[in-house]
Amino acid sequence: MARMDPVARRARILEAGRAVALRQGLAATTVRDIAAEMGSSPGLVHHYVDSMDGLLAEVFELVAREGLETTRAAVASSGSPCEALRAFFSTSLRPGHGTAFQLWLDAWAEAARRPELGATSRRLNIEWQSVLVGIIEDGVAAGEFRCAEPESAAWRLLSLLDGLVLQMVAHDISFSDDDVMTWVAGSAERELGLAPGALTHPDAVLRLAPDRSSTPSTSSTPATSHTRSPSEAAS
Amino acid sequence: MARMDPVARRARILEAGRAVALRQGLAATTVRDIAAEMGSSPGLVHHYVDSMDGLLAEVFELVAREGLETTRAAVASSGSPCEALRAFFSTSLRPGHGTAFQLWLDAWAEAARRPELGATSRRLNIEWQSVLVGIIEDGVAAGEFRCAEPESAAWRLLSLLDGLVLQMVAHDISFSDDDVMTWVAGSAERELGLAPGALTHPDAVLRLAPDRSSTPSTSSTPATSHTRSPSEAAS
DNA sequence: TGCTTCGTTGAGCAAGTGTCCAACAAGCGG
DNA sequence: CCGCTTGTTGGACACTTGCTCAACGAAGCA
Repeated sequence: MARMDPVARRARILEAGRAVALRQGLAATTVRDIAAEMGSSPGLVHHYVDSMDGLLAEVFELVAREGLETTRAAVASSGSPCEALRAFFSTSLRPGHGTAFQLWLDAWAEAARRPELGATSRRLNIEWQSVLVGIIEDGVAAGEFRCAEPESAAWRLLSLLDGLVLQMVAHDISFSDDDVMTWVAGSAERELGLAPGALTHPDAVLRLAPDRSSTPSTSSTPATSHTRSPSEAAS
Repeated sequence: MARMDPVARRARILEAGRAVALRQGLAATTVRDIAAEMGSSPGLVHHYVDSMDGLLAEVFELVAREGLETTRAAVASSGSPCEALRAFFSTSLRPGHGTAFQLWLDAWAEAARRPELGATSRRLNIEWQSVLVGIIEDGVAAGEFRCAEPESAAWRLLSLLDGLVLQMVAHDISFSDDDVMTWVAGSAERELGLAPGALTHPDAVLRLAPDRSSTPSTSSTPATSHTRSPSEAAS
């Protein structure tokens, strides 16, 4: 292979690792696979990387951070806390997330056996939760959400989301991305004192509603419903 | 090693596999480890087992079914749907569940690469959800729960539980078994139209409350609360 | 042109993996 | 006592893994 600038070569290795990991899973990624992916030799990979554990941790971080930044960007460009919440959930469920989610499954399982991967997984997981905490706190400050404990509420919503996606990816359970979106949004409405449908109502366009910030919806008087409305999603 | 009856030997192999898998995880379990665990040779294992995939699937089923039957028994001996729900959640969170939960993590991750293990994981997962569906339907029939879609409600509750336990086991996140119990019970109350505290109120002893069936609590008029009460759990 | 630097090679090592199988021996009917 | 069935052995095979390292050769400079 052609001689390369060290930093470019290192990036190339991670990129190749990304491709291999997305194709066959993090736990089944080998040094030789990565070398073959970029048409090079195993020795070269180890010239830039100390251990397989560290390499897998870096590859995982590359993929996971990509998703995290996508979500962060969508959240940041949202006009309201409700819109930010929707953006958080919908970017977490975008098509193609399934193959990336396999990396999370591998990271969770391997965390007990690969220290660096475990530490990276833990760190990114907390970053992800922090984004959600930020949205909730913004919403509470704006008077749109009611939540006594944003930290634990974020863990509950994130865990529900992870658990549902897990069912779709690991087993191929009979519900869809849309179902998951509806259910998580519904849980968020109850968790944050929103009116049912505030996050799922069809009149709110999923992503872009530039004139929405001027009409802070109905959040001021959420004292209407008591039990969960069955919602209109057919499972 | 001493000669053994084939069915006893087979059981012994699975028992040894169980011990190894609980110690070092399903994905790190090898034929030689299992043979060494029972003081025997690798060849013997393969004399009773077709492939490693099948062996891991059987070991996983052994452990998972053990937990499932514990939960089933606790649910069956409950006097009311509410008590059954509490039993379902508390048996899913009993001490030592953490090491068994690692097997679930491994099964979910390996499901994509080991067909038999994947099929077993899927099957047991659905059995677990069925138990929950049964509880909900019983509660609805008894007029204690209100739930339009028991199937999807069970998936939501189970996913929340899995997601939260996952955070505790894979990462060592800062909430406890008690927090998870409180949160999942609270979610179940909202999901099933119960009054806040119906599942977590301290006057209900966690497991055994034999005189509770005569007083069907307050579930007949659940039209009181609208937003989530902050609950008393300090995260 | 020669020399140094350094990214790159790929064979090779030691330690694994699942799997197979010829040999062994314990129990048992004769 | 023998011979047969059959559970058991453990070495061996083919393969994969992470990792090393002496050798190579392209680029840059004098």
